[in-house]
Amino acid sequence: MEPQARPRRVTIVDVARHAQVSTTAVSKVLRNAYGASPEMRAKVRRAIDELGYRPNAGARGLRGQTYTIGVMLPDIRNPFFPEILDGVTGSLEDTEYQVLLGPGCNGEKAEARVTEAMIDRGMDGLVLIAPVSSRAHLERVAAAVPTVVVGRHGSSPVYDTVVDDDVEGAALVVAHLAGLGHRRIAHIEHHESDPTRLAEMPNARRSDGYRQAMRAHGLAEYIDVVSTSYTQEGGYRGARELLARPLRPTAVFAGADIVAMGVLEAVAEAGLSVPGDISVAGYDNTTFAALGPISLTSVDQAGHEIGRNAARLLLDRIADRRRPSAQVRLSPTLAPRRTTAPPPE
Amino acid sequence: MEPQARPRRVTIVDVARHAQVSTTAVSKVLRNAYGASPEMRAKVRRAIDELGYRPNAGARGLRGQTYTIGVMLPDIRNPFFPEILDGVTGSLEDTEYQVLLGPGCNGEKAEARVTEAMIDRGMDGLVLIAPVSSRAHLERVAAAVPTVVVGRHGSSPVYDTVVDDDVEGAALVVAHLAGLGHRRIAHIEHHESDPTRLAEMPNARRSDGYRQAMRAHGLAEYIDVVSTSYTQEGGYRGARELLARPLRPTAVFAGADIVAMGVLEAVAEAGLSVPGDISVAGYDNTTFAALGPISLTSVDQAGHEIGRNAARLLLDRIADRRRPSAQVRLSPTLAPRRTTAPPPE
DNA sequence: ATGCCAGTGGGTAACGTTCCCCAAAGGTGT
DNA sequence: ACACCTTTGGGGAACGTTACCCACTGGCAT
Repeated sequence: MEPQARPRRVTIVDVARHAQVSTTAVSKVLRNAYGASPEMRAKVRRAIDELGYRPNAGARGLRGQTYTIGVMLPDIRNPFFPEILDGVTGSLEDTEYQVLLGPGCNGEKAEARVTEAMIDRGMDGLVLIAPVSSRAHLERVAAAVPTVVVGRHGSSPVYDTVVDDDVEGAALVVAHLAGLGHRRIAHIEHHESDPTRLAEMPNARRSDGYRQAMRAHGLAEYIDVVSTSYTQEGGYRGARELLARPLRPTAVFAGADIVAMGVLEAVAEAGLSVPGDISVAGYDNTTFAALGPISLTSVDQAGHEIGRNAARLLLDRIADRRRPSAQVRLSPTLAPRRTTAPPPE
Repeated sequence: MEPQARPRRVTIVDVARHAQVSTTAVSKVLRNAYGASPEMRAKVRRAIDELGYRPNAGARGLRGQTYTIGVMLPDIRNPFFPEILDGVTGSLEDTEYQVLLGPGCNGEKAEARVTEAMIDRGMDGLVLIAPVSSRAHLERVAAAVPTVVVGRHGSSPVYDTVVDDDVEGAALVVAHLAGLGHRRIAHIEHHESDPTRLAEMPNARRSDGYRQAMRAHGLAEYIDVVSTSYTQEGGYRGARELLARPLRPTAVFAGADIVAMGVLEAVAEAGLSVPGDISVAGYDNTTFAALGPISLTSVDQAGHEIGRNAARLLLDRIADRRRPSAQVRLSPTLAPRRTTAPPPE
């Protein structure tokens, strides 16, 4: 096999000629469109198989659809997103649609680049997972192509949303820890200043949910929030600060699993044991939370279900662009593991 | 903002009219093609900005390129692949090319679906990361579109390859453990029966490398390989088997980090300590290997560098499809952490 | 003057598909 | 006999872009 100019690809015209019908007829068969007899369909399908024909998506897109769904996720490294993705692809694998992902993009600029690239490529629908872009940008995207926004609170008439109830998730953690007997339950949040994000981003909701739940459990006076970032390092810094308190917390609710990793590190460094001296809980139930040596108590968001819903909403909207927008809210569950236990004494 | 039919998108014709030039001229400017004066370029670019024009990739693909590079990776969950991906996107971000990923696909069938979808969408080049498909399939893909195969040994005249030297990586681990004083160093490999894969897949090479290195260190008699799979559960099963040996190993070289997780779990369950009773090393230096509570000794493959090379080779080949194929081999390094130490006594 | 060339700009036919029509054939009800 | 449907098939014009060509202009050497 030599690296040389390949033969021309089989086109719809070749199929038509081979089956002795018109290209229009082939097109109808391809799209399961009205106006082709069963015999015609059989004949065309045979020709397609014999020639190994595959339609050119770009050319299709010029007139109709590209049968491509774009998924944008902020960070492939975050082990929570693959769950959602599986839900999306799983729902789509028996359809003609193909899912393509944008490369991980952090920041508004990268998001804009990816969303624009997807629109330029004529994608039929977009799933945006936990986007940080401004509402205006999201609405601009949604105006150009059917869009479902996942993991972001707040609704818009032009796009559908699927979110997990972060307030409830935070409440689950607080209830679990309070139930074990903890009172001094601290929280490490992701610092947020932008007002839109403060209202719409999951991290802000978790923080709110923590406060609400603490009050509901009569623990208002023990509310203690450290504001860093959803990174391992943020967890480490946050934990150091908490451990330096005159009366240190007996439990730490980290806003994300990766934050909990940093907390575990800081706690070990301080010579304290988990959960003997201090309990730690995360959020997202990422793959590594379940790893034996870690075994982190976490909140499970049912990513698969989120993805399934996103796919369903997207197909609905592709079918009818002017139906009113929908919001789906799912409930998280708690995955208790070995990092939480009753407080010392 | 109402959910209604959007306005027609700005096309090259609109730009041409607005700039009072021909569409050909606009096209030349877009492609930086020969035959447009500086003034023409300036005028056209102004019109493009004023109208917010963006070229339609599908239409471009019909005649020329789509400026899209497809990356296929077997599993988004494996935290090693994002490194490679970053290398690819990093090299491409100052070009006009946009990277799109296939959804994680395990198995030949899923790989075939994704590669075909990418070809159907007129992608200009493909990066296939650790594909499991038959050589014949890879060559068929490469015949249709410029292709770089990453993380698979064995070369082909029709595609370029970038691999990390897995034999060397295994040798690094054995040397490290032997240097610490270990003799009974066992290995957990991924079971492989297909002859092509036995020759080309990295896991088989690691296994080979382990044996070679053991012999080179005069430890031939201690060679001990358990054949399971590159999963956490495979590591668990493999470790259970090793721990049941009359003379159990003092060190376990797991063929992948995720395998090492299973090993750690089994070791903890057996009431043994790491690295006190037994040392454990992984492979890939995935993100969680570095997590504080785990701190796993592992082999780092310089994924970023792999990705950069793949992108470079791909652009080269897009520029000249008939140049001879190239093979790039990179060397891994060891990342020693807290799971390895001298053996007991 | 003439021929030639480089530089500049545009006209036009693809590329592969779908969508909007229209035509022919056959059936049904008067 | 007629008008009127329904079913089946195809012709041809888009869709947005680029590749291939040709035409014009000036400058320069003959």
